[in-house]
This record gives sequence, structure tokens and C-alpha cells, in this order.
Amino acid sequence: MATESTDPGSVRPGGRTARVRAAVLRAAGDALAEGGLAHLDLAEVARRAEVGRTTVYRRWGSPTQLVADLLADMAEQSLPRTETGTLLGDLRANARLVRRTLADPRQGALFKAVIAAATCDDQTAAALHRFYEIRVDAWQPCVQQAVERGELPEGTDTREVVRAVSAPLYYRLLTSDAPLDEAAADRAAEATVAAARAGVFTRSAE
Amino acid sequence: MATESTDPGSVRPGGRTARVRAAVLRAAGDALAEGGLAHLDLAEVARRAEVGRTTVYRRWGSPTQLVADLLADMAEQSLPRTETGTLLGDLRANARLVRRTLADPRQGALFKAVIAAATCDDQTAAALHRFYEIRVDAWQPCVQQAVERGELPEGTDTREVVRAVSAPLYYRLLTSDAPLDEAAADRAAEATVAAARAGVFTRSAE
DNA sequence: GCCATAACGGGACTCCCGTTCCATTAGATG
DNA sequence: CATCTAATGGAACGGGAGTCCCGTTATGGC
Repeated sequence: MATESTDPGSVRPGGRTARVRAAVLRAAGDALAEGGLAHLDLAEVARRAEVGRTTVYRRWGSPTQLVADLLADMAEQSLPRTETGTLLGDLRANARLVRRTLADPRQGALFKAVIAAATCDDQTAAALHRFYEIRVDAWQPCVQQAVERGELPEGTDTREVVRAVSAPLYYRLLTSDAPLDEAAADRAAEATVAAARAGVFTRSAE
Repeated sequence: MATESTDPGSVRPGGRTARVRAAVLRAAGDALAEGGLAHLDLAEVARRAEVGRTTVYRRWGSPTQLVADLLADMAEQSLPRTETGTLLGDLRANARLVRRTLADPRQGALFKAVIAAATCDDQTAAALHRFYEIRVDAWQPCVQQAVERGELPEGTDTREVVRAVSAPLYYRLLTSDAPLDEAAADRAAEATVAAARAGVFTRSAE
């Protein structure tokens, strides 16, 4: 048995290997943003990245696994979080950041494609879930502070509050052709604050 | 020019043609629910539907276009809407219906795959948007009634309220591996009511 | 019930995706 | 700087997806 030797890149991750990975991931991101998951062709990615086809097939194997690696890369680049001192201010800043990202032609298309890939493959789904776990954890403290300030009831599920801000924006991105304007972002933040104040996000037991 | 003759099925839509379409769409739904968009193979769909490969390639051409037709078919089957007399009751019924659908292994996987397909192709996206437009329109009246009863402020964007109920459920389905339990559905309904009561969904001007 | 033809279905063909083999390049270690 | 070998990349190969051609079926109109 002995786990199939080792994946390429795990023994000698420096120099060229890292450069190849960076070039391939960038090319994959571009291709995804342009054509979506269905048009993601490993041969074309190799061409764009100026890398041998064989290398791409060997190291990533399938489009969905390539996306999984792309997600792992995206998860490492964390954005700085702004602090305004009030819950509404913090959540609005978050909502506007999410909106700006999703409304950007390249980034928006990329996120759509990445979500699509996660629906096709369990490993990719795991990578996507991890990505959002990290993002939610990064913003969760501002809700925690609101609880400590007395703005929100004790026992509030702080992570669920953060997710409630993003949800309507992603829902609109995927199921509607209406533009993601800043008003939608502000509404998402306000709705979340209203619900959180009403105690909707308190976990009853446990 | 003269629009490339006519699509198959438009001149003689009865009998066999309709039977073929039904068989193919059912097979496509099964295949999508099992393997997701990436594993949707037109040849296999033809085999499952006991239909000639040529027919499937000629009438639908690509996986995404097949999904677009599947969506048009799904949009026609509308679910009956329950009425409880209160806004929270109606929205909770809606939320639980959505949750039950998405939590069902086959239906949930199918919805994921359909959303994935919509991210790859404009026509499929249009079909998906139309599907949700119809669903939202079907539930919008219960919010309208709440406005008329005085439960919600005048000028409330009733459709946006309906969307606010679904959003967190879809967001969880796609970006998390947490189970879609009934508590999540109830929370979505309660959060939406709290926000709507606070006037978050009133459109300022226009 | 009969005819014209829309739509289907089988088989052959082509092309490209994905794999395999091996020579070449360039990290890592001393 | 020399050596070992992980990792890359070119070339050739096999198989299956998608297309084309044409005969067959059965629908809609009279």
C-alpha cells in the first residue's frame, strides 16, 4: 500500500516548483474567470502558464482538484479587517468588502466558478468550506466585541451572524441577474443587526 | 441568415418527441444528483434514457444547455403555498419547505449542480434566474398580505423579503458542511421578520 | 387511412483529452 | 562545486467524446 509515494512538490517545494505552481494557479484563475468551470481545460491552462501539459496533469489531475489547490492558495491571502467601533459599522464594512469583491467582473466570476467546482468534488468542497471558515473566523471578533459591549445578547452565535451578512449577497450573485449595488450590501448589514439584536442568533442550549 | 432552420421539437412537439424529452430530462436529473455537473456525460444520459446518442447531442448539444432545459421544466412544476395567517408562520413554512428540499440528498445535489451549471453558461443562468423569479413571485403575496395587515411598513420590497428567507439556507448549502437542520430554517424566517419589521426592506425612493 | 417529412437512431469517422515513457533540467545536500 | 534525484517537458500512444451521414420511424395534416 504505502501511500502512493509522494505528491509532486512535497519533497522539493522550492524554486522552480513553486514558480510553476504560481503560474498555473494564476492561469487557472484567469481561465475560470473568463469561461467558468465547464470551459476549464487543463491543456489550455498549461499553455497560458507556459508550462508542460504533463506537469499539470500529473500534479493536479483534474479541473476540480486544480480549483481545490487554488482555494488553498486563496485562503492564505487574508484581507485586513477594519474596525469602526460599532456593530453596524463593522458589519457594513464587511458587507461592502464582500460586495466589492463579488461585483468585480474577474473576482465575481472566479468565486462563482470556484463554488461550482465545489459542488462536483468532495475535496474541492472541503477546500471551499475551509476558505469560508477562515474568513468567518477573521470577522467573528467584531461580533464578539459587540456582545461584550452589550450591543447583542449573551450566547449569540457570533459566526452565524457573520455568515448572515454574506448570505444575501451570494444568493443574489448566484440566483439573480440584478446588480450587486452598495445598497444591497448595506441592507444585508442592517438586516443582520436587526435580527441579531432581536436574539435570533442566540443558541438556546449547549 | 434565416435563423438556422428550427430547433428539433418545435415543429412536431407531440408524442415521441415529448416522450424522449421527458426521459432525457429525468436521466439528466439523476446523473446530476449523483455525480454533479463535472460528471454529466451526454453519452451516459442517452444510455440511461434509452435514447440514441445522436438525438441528445443534436437537441441539447452541451451539458449546460441540457441543464437549461431541465430548469425550464422544473420551473413549470410549482408547489402549493400554505397560508397560516401570520407573516412568521408563512415565512417559516416557506423556509422549512426550502430546507427540506435542499436537505434531501437527491434534490439538494440537483440544486447544487444546477447552480453550478448556471455559472458556466449565460442561457443556463437566464433559465435559473427565471426559475427563482417564479418561485419568489409565488410566495411574495404572503408578504404583501402582511403589509396590508399592518405587520410590515408600507413600501416594503416584498420580493426581497422572500429572498432573504432562502439566502442563508443556500449559503449554508454551498459554503459549509454543516447540516441544514430545521432550526436553521426557523432562524432564517425569524431573522427575516425581525429585519422586515425594522424597515430594512423598504425601498427609500422610486 | 395516406402521404410528406420532422425527428430519431445506428454506425463510421475524426479529433483531442489524458496517459505513459524517457530524456533533460535544476533544487537540495555535503 | 560536485552529486543525486525530484520535478519538469517533449513525443508518441490509446480511447472515448462529439460529429456526420443516411436509413428508419412515426407524427401531423389532409
